[in-house]
Amino acid sequence: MREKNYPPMSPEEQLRFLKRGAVEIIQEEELLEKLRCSRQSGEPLRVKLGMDPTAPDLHSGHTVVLQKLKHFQTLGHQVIFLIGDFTGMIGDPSGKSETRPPLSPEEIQANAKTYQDQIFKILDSQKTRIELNSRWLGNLSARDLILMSARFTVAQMLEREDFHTRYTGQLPIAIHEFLYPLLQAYDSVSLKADVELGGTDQKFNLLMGRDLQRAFEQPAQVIITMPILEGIDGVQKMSKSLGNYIGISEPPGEMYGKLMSISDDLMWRYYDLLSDQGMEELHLLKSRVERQEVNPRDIKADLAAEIVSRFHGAEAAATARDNFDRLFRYREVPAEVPELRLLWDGDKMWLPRLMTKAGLASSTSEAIRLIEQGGVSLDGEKVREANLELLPGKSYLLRVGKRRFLRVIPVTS
RNA sequence: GGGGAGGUUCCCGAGCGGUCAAAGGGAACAGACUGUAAAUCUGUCGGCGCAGCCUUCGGAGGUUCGAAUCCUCCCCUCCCCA
Repeated sequence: MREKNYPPMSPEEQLRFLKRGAVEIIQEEELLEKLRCSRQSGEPLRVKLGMDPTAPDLHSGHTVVLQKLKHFQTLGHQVIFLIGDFTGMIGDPSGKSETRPPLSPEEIQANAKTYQDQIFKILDSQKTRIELNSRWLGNLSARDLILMSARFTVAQMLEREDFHTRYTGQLPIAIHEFLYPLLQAYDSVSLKADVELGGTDQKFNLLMGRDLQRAFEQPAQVIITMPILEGIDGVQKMSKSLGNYIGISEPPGEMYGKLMSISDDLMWRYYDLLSDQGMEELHLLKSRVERQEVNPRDIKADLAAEIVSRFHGAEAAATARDNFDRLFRYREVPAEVPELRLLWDGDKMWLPRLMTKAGLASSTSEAIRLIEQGGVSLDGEKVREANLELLPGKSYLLRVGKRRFLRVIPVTS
């Protein structure tokens, strides 16, 4: 179910398959030519995707381009996932309005490790080649670096939008930031990449790879850019720092809920970029929603289920869906409520204190606020009075807001 | 090296001796509405058993009945000139 079986495709069919969702392919004819050569020689294409381990968690935004990599893998090509452990120490300035803070080698290592765990939820670990660019960049001498730098000019660097913006806006550009695209390009040289994937914000760096490969008398890689996914707010790009992301390793319930919270408009965008649904099916779905033949909520639920099952399996997705429906459609208590055994020695306990002890509020002030706003219920009944004293001896079902449930079981020492 | 601007509550950003736990916006949280946790509207948004009190405005001191606001020193960021 998770693994679709694609019949061997002709180069033309492969191209059509690979074009789905891509913003730009430079150059399309080159790609077709490479696919043909590959078919003829039986030699798979080397397809590179690089990511800097600058954050411990990957999110759905990253999966857009990972899915594309997966497509190549499905077609039998050699997929190389490059972890930029060396470049990560520089920090990619792409799309940034300021210099990134450098990460320590320890952080880089830890992040690189979690990346490997996460990408194999999408890619086939048996068929994926993992590379760390410190392997070749770490041995690069100052001489090598200077010779490489000599192939490009400051004016070329300033063509890039973010550099240009900063330069004209009198914002600082550190010298090392100019070196980043160069090193990324050198990765392509080292790997003799046939294709490199990246987000649209990577276009400049990807193009540098082509230039540098030519300088090293290699055939230039084809580059494929993928759209940058909007976060669940539907406005800004998905990123951890903006808090509008869906993490790959998030628990199924969270993932499902976040997907259900997106707007109907955004849903189609997500379908486009994250789902495996074919284009034809999507068009059909869209028109059915427009004609009000189906409830968009159900379409969204299908999307959520598809994504959740990709990372957690079909069963977890079904449970998540069930819980969501109970909670938000029928306003019921979820099937499984987390339990907390709480040491409760004295006799009476003030409700706000219980809430903070149970982790349902960060302070008694907050607990009181929640109660006064009508956001707390105890054993199914809304609490109206913050000055409520509870006795141990029985367990309590606490609900805070719409979705936080906890059964508190008093324990004596 | 010289000159200038600035560091405020999660973020942006006002305040520039008392009426400041600090405007406004964003985020977040709660409530209403609903087809879903969208949109919209309302409320909350430092802590404390809370009509009161305590701790916050880069750090340390000081002036004052009283300081985020004035003074001194220090730390940090940015800009301009060289």
